[in-house]
Amino acid sequence: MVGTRQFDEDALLEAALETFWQNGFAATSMIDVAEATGVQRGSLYNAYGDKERLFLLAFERYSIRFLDFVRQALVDPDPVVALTTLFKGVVANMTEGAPSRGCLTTRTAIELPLAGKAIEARVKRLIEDLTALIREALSTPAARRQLSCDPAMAADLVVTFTRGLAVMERAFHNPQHLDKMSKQFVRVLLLDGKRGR
Amino acid sequence: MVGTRQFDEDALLEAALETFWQNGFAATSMIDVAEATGVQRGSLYNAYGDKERLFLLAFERYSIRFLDFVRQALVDPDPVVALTTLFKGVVANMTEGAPSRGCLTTRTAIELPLAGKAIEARVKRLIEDLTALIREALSTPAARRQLSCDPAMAADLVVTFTRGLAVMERAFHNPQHLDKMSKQFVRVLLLDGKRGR
DNA sequence: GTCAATTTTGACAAAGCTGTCAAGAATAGA
DNA sequence: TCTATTCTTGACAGCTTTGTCAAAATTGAC
Repeated sequence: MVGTRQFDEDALLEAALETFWQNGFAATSMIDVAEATGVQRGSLYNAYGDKERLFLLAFERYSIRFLDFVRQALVDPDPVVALTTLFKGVVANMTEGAPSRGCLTTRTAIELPLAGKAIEARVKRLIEDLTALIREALSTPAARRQLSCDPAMAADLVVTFTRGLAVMERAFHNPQHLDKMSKQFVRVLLLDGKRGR
Repeated sequence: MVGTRQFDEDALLEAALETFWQNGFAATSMIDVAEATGVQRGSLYNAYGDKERLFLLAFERYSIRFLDFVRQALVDPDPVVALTTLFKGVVANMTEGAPSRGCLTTRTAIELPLAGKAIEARVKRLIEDLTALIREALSTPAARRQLSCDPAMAADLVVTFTRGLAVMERAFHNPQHLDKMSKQFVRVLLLDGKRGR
């Protein structure tokens, strides 16, 4: 290899992800990314071709990291504990930063028709993967016993509700309220022995 | 009054609303609005000053219409019927059009930090008004008896879940699935006599 | 019919964006 | 040390956008 890349690709994608996360795909310009990373715009185009390709690479890191967290959160065999941990993490994920950065999945999903086919496919896949993980975690006998519906539907409800939380975060910036709603949602979804008596 | 306005303001705001609804605030240009309405860009600036003011007027119509529908949907004293009607309407609202236009509230909420203070305040108010209507409807004795939590929290959950539906609509364009999830959500939120035995 | 206020029109300036490109700089390998 | 390849740099073209403005057109009121 002659003419070695001058920048640290790992750091670049990290900074790019942060920028896209803060502003969304459409509202982030290559100038923004260049400033955030310290890498010239021309170099970015040389290395990645266009904004979409760069976004997809950043989103890839985000996806892997997010799903890793979800897997970890769902290890507890008690579905109430598992879902509570999951929601706590999801809320933390979207309320971190100042100003809070929100949820990149949700933001990108909303931008979807205009963001292009490749990004659409990637976002869909992330949501599907997320749903699959939750469905799996809710498919244990212990979980089935407490669930008020079948695991697949329950997983869909959880995913949909987390997307709703992301929207409410944008409007009201109130992590406590998001946590409170999450707790209640889990309680409603899982009849945890306190109901049905 | 001398020099009368040449265009029908009612029709203009209607077309502007449709355009903003289809593309969102940021992605809609004044050129788009001009083309959709047949009114020259200069006239729009003369009449409304800037894009934000025009958007707020269009959003105002949208808000009034949406809340009117919600009020109507919630008249039924049976909370299950009321919420089912509400969800059916909300899903229809976001899946209409080709391509489907999605939910303007949700889209605008996601764009929020960048859309400006005035729009932020307006969107917040709409969500609060929506929440208040649902809370009221769920505060009847009949509803309280079936609810698995207090009416205020239940209303928050409903609103948040509808926002989640809007996000899922963008990603998967599947009205049937949205309806199915809505039904299950209502069933879970309201122990309708079939649970707890 | 005339006038004065208002709207319409089309051009304009200023800014921001994406993507391209040629010239210069850097470097691994011979 | 030399060279071929790759990366970097800064300028550029082309496009889109917002908002402004002066001149022309319109029209209600007198």
